[in-house]
Amino acid sequence: MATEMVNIVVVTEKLRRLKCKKFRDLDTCRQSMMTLTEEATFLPSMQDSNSDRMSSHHKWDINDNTLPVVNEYDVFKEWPDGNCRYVYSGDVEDGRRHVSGWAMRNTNNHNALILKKSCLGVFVCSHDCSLDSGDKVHLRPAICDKARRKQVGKACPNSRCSGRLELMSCRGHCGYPVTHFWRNLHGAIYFQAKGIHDHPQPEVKASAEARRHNKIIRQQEKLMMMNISVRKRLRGSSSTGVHKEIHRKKLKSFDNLCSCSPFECTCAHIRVNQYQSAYMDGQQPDVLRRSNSWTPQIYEASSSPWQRPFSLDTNHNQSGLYKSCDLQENRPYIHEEQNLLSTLFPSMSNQSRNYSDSSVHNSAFCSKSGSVNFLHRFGSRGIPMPEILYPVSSLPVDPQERPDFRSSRPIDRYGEKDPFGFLYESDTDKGVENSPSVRVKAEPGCDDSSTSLLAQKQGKETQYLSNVIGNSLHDTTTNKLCDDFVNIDVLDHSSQLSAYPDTTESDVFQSFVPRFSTDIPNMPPSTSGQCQMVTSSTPQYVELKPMKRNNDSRNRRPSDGIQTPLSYNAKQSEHSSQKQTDSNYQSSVFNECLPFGDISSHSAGAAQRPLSNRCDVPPGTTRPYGTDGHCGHYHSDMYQCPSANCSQMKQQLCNHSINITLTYN
DNA sequence: AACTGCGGGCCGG
DNA sequence: CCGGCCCGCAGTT
Repeated sequence: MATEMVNIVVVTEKLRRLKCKKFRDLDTCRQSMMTLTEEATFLPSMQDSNSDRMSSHHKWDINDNTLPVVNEYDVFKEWPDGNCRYVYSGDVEDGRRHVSGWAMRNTNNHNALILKKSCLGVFVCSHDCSLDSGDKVHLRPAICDKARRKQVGKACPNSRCSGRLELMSCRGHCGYPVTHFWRNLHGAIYFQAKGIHDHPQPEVKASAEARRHNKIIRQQEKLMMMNISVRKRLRGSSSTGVHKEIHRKKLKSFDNLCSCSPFECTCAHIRVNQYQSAYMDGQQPDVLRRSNSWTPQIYEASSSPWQRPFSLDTNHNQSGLYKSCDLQENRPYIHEEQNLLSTLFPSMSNQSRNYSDSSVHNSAFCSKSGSVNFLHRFGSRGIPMPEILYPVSSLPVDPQERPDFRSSRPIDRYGEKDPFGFLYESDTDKGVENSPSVRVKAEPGCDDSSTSLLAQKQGKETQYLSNVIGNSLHDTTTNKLCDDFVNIDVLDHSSQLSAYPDTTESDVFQSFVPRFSTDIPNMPPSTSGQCQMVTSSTPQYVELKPMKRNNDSRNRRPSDGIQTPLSYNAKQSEHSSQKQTDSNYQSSVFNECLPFGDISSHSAGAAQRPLSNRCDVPPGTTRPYGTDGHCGHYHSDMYQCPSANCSQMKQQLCNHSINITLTYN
């Protein structure tokens, strides 16, 4: 029997190898072979030896004529990855809606009984820039083809980056996009995924919607401000104008109730209501808890996201409130909010300032515009931008334990080790799903006393800031700063303020969550070999106008009619005769490898390096993110921890940007 | 406006 | 024949 099973596996692998010959991406082939091997483990007798690679205990195939009736339903997985199967209850709303964290588009499989969806990938910055928070740009592709086309080539949301959005297509299923299958049977919802996503997770859907919503809000506010200025000019300004403006903000904050439908609203007010119901049930809110440590949330480019007006939400709060605006002048205002929050979140009223409570991982703060926002600390580089409320879910991820996506793949095989040997813990074990949770450890020597000392040395603003943050994080029960995670940053950034006299509170808070380590060069190397194959810093640039349909459907990009060259070098040679003003050519030349490599390579001169010095990639490899030794990390500088008690060197990200003038045809 | 599901049609293997 | 993809349509959010 054992011999028979081995033969089956061998034959299966041979078949897969044969099938993968058509793919030049050896890594994909290797991965797909692995996938097939998994599929070959459907034999019950082989379950034990391979069950650790299966993210599902189900053994059926979605195409089977009959599917087994299950007694226990699975908890809904928003970020299914790998070859997995789940059976959801018909009552699961997300299941009924075929929700997925991945941007999945409908695909016709000519089977009305089975809904098939394929992954659209993720939008990334052509310059692979890092935001102030250290996050990478991972925008969610629009499902609608038309809307997605409009996204391509848009300016990078990072205001300091001149890059463009590029669609990083998914080729995680044997070179094809990862596919999801949904089937309703026996009153249950059967789900099957095929393939492993070979790209970062896009921002959550709610974030993309909220971004749209915020854009509208900002436009409306801009119009309103224009009206106000016109009126002022007509009536003349008065000495009490400032107070009036503050009062207007207050009223607006409370009166600005949206009329969105309950499940569609992306504005903060409604979200509070959604969280409220979840908290009142004593549960983690399930809806909209849609982010993870891999998913930085990017928003509209502006000078400072912390300074953007967004004041829909004020009727919620948490004891860790930081009010960077009018804090001392408007204490009663804060109390109003706190009282209101207590009303909305009675279950949270006893958690005052207790950030060590593992059930609450987010904090609230106030933007300068007067809005109060939750800070969902879901990850080292996953610091959300302030306009969006993130529900409580994930713990910060230890930067040392979370591999960079561009060095590996985000395989959510909870309970098993990833290629780096790090154990992913199933969130369902903790009653929290879809949130890799690894606690951030505090660095020794950075305590609150040193923080306050530094604060004294620095300006009033810094001291004020440190006090506010420190108080916010102070655990009254243990008389300690509850969250070392934040404590580190309070120290780091406040101590740096003296060196940057122009730094404002907003700037500090932009850096409120540490930028970590995925940028650290000495990241553990991949042991799987996959990353080495995917390396490539090859620019995956896109044409800015739809191209004609390629007869070779195997080489074309999915769905959007926009092609990515399988081989950069080949493409480049094609463009070698193009003028330097050709945007594609320039982008491809200047972007290549710049985000990676050592610091010196980030200088403007790096763009002038001979082509041969760039990160060459195997033909057919188009992934722009590398993991090899030369191109596998991001901009970073080392600096001495300013704490008197801390002798550690810290990683400081820096944006080495290159201004490139692009001319689009 | 965008999302979602459906289905016709084309293409290549 | 199958799978992947494009496209249009209609209903929904």
